[in-house]
Amino acid sequence: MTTGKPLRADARRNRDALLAKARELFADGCFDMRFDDFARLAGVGTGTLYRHFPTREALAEAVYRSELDAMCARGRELRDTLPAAKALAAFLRDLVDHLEAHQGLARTLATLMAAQSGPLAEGGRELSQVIAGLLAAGVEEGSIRDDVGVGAVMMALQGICTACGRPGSRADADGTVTLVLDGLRSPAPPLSGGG
Amino acid sequence: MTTGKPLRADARRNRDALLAKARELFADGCFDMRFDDFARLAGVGTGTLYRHFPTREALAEAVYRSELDAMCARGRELRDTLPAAKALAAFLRDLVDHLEAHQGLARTLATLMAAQSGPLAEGGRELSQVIAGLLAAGVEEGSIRDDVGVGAVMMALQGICTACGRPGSRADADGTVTLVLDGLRSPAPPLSGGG
DNA sequence: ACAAGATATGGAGACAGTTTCCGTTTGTCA
DNA sequence: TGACAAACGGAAACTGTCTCCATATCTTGT
Repeated sequence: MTTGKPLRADARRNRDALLAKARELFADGCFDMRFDDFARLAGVGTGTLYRHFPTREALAEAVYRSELDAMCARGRELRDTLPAAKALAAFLRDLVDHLEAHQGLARTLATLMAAQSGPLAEGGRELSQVIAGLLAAGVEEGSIRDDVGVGAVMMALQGICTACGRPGSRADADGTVTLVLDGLRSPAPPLSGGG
Repeated sequence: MTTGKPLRADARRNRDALLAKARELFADGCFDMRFDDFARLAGVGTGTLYRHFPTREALAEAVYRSELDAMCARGRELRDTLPAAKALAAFLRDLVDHLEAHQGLARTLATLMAAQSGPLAEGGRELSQVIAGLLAAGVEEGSIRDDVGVGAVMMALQGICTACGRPGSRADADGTVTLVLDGLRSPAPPLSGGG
């Protein structure tokens, strides 16, 4: 999907121009601009914009694709080089750092995780798998409980991504990660017993 | 705000008709219908709809207002009748039950929590205060850590609300609540130490 | 270098949904 | 019952999205 298409020279040029302008705007905090206007700003026609990126989510995904990939790679690296519990903690802390520094990434991730199917969901799934790997390593190591799945962690993560950027969100996000990490430790605690 | 307006008879009738139809549609899972069409379905003009509910969020908020109030009342009751830790657990478990049973409530709550200011944010703040009360009781009781604020719990809750309705979301939501509750217990654990 | 064919462009305009506006209707009060 | 205020309704203006296709640009073979 990513490879296998020899894009024509002008097409590639336009695509790059769109991505470059999108990066610039996202960095400035402009996420909700008119799609038409964005095309004009990037110096291409609306048709061209739509051909390259059918939706604004597709655009955001493309902009943050490399960062997301790097994130996932880092997760796998951590899993292979640290004790599992440490690796998971480091990964989630780093993730929150990145999210707080890059609003656009947080938004994009929130969108990706919300997507249930379609090409968009792919990106979310990748992150989910990395976290699943970290959890599995922890379970094997004996440091992480095995009765709570990745989905639970992803839900908390989705909350973090959604709330990211609000005043005070940094402290709250750290708190949520702390709760998740500590919650993943205990094996059979009294508080959670519901009925 | 809620009181203090002697609404004219026909106005009240229309308002009620709008709310009734909205409840009916929400119950059927129709959340994203055209606002115009909705007015027609309720038997009023578009202008009337907009006068009563300027946005679809305002409508959703009005529809679920009573349920939200009941929820908050229940939270306060639990705080006053159970040991704090139990009260918090019961409250969150109940909340998830309700959210899973009523997609519309989950959506509305997600919206309310996302709203940073304006009349919409009011509803979110109310829930937040109830949870803060439960946490405070637990801290006083000594069963809940005091280094993590309400915001952290609200973030996780927002994730739950956002993801609600997806296949398998029930199990994941339960897992997230478990993580939060267990995470709130431990006082100074090794896993969360970041740097 | 050039022709032929394939590929991509751009922006006008159709479309869909939202929101306003104001002439008309309905309710209230004395 | 009349006078006034409040509310109605839906046509029309507006906003943003997306498609379509005549035109322009690239690529490849000779």
